[in-house]
Amino acid sequence: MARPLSEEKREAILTAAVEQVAAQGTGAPTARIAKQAGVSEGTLFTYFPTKDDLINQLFLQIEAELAAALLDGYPADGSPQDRTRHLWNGLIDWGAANPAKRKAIRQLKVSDRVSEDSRCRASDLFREIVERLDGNLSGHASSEYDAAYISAILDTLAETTLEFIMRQPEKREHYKRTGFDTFWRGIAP
Amino acid sequence: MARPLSEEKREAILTAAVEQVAAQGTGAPTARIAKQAGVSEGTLFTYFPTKDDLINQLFLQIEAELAAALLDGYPADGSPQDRTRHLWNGLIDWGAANPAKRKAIRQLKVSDRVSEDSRCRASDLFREIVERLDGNLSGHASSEYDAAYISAILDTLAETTLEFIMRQPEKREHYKRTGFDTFWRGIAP
Amino acid sequence: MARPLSEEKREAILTAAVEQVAAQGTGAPTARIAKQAGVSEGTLFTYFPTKDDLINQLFLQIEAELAAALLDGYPADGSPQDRTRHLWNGLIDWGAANPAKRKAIRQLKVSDRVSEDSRCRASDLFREIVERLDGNLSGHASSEYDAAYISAILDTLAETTLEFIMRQPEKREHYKRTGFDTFWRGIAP
Amino acid sequence: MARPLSEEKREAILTAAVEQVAAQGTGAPTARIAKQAGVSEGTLFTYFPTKDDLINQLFLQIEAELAAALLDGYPADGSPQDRTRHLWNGLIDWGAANPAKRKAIRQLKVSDRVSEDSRCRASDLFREIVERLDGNLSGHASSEYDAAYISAILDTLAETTLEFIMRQPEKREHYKRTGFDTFWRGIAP
DNA sequence: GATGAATGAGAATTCATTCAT
DNA sequence: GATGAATGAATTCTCATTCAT
Repeated sequence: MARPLSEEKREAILTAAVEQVAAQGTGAPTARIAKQAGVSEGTLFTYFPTKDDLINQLFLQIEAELAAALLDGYPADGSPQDRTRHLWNGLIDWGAANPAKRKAIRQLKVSDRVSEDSRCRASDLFREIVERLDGNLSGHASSEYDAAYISAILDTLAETTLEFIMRQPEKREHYKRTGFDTFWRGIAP
Repeated sequence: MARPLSEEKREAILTAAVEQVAAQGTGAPTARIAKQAGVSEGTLFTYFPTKDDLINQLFLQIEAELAAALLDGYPADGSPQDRTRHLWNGLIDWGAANPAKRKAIRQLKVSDRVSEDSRCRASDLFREIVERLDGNLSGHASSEYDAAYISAILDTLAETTLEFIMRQPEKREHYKRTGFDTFWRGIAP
Repeated sequence: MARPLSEEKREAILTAAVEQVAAQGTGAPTARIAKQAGVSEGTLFTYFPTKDDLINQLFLQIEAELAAALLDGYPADGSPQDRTRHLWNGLIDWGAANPAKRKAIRQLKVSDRVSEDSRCRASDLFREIVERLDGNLSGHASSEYDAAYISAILDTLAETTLEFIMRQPEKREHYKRTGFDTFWRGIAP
Repeated sequence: MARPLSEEKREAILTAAVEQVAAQGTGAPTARIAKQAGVSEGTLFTYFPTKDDLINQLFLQIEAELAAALLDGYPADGSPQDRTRHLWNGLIDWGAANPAKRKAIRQLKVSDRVSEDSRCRASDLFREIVERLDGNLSGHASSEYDAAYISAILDTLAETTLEFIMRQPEKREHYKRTGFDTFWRGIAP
């Protein structure tokens, strides 16, 4: 019986890919990713048949991790603002804790190596979150907004806020609070 | 005294680069850019000594064009909101009119081929705009905000809004208005 | 554990490089060298990371081979003249037997792709020979000579003599003898 | 009536070629030679239709200059040794005074861009010198030598001697004398 | 399954030469 | 004649992928 694929190696490769893609974009050579993962160039291709597969799985894995982080500890019975702030805090805290993944995702989002299919799957991963967000805001937000737009605004404000936090970590709480307030006020009628 | 360098060809190369970089990122081959520009591979290198030069000049040219577009027709004696809305409209209208340039800029902003120096120069190009924006908002925005953060928010909201406009062009005015309102309400105390 | 680097291939590449460099100088294309060696262009670069590495290793390998040839069978207990003549014969015989290597070395010695470091290493390879030569001649040569100059003379006379031998192989023994006599008489007081 | 070719420009190109070929070998780009000569890239090709022409004319011009230098002030009525020493001194003094030309010639002699025809013409330029040298030595040199071999030895010893002089200019007279003595004693019966 | 050497299709540049000005 | 932009073939080197070990 053949040796089974090792989940450990798969993770090592994806972890290495995060850093290489964060640093160099999707042009990062597979050889370098393999080296940093501590596996041989050939082994990488037994876990990911092509570089595009690696790139797409990397994208999906990071998106899934972020989605899970946002839902983790979600205060189902908090106030709408509390629940919304929980998502906001999730975006900020996960982003601040995972700068390489954030940078990698930025690269992946503009890369033509990430397929349309992968983008749809990533969207699906956030479907539940978008729905909860929409529910939270039904009594607060202006009726001008659709769910997709409002969640895109939350996301992009968090991304921008994170950039300022990374540059001035001592102002983390300031930007975190101000960013959320901007959102909360912004969407009100 | 020989053929002079042709501004026309330079522009053709940059125009081709916009499209190729928009589609494939900064990994787009110089050969393909040259071909699309209708010049030989060698000619590309008489106008831009290295690919990095081409990439950086492309970045700066697009940024300069956008900055100019924002200031064009700026209503110096309008109300603060009018003046701010002018900048917002500039971002939306230029972005909607120049989708390839917008996509290229997104690629360029995450590419390590764009030097720190180029990023500083680009920042300089927007210095005046950031200052005007800051001035406009002194009576309206919460004192929590610094000029850089507030202009980053304007920019990122415009970017997100443009994505929705591109996907649903019939809702252009709706998103354009809603996006600005989000900003204007969001930054108020 | 994968294919090991093949010494055979390395040698094939160096052998091909000898001939191409002999014929065209260090400007010989790596593609041509690879082709003659019967390996792909890519393979050449797994054995020699850059063309300069190939050139420098080629230089050192030929020099090492020549140095070894000169010491091979060295008559440690022969007379000074016998020992000196052994070195002379080594230069002539190795050169006559390896015309491509001789030509390649001539190219390499004037090429700026051979680093100062490689030249020093090559010098080291001949240090022992120069010392032996100097010892042999202490009772014979004029005190005007330093060891470096005297060995340079031996070398250059051998090189010149080889040219005549290659053009008129039937006079090999004549030139070989005459060349050595020129040296032996020339350095005497 | 068309402007005539300017001898001045031709010389400037050849002078620039000397230095570039000395420094980089015959691979030196024509563009760089033209630039150093203060003419345009195109102009170089109105004076020398191809790079090979330039290379070959460069070779012949330097060889002609050296041959002329050797005959200059030749003491037709001196003793054989004096006349021979005059040639020797010519080689040494011209070489010491023209290091770039010497280096260029070394490159040219091993380049396959110098045609067989050019090599023959160069040989012709030295025919008279070889004959004079041969005549000078008829009463001194061993009958083992042919004229070509003996002049090759004189030349190669001078070349080697020059290398030592260039590295230790303060020992110029020492090496100049010792080198000639080596030759003179060496060829005696 | 793991390894890393082998491969060859590109990639960015360079350069001799041509030719419009 | 002088200029230098235009050209495209050639050059060195990279890299995703395959496959012998």
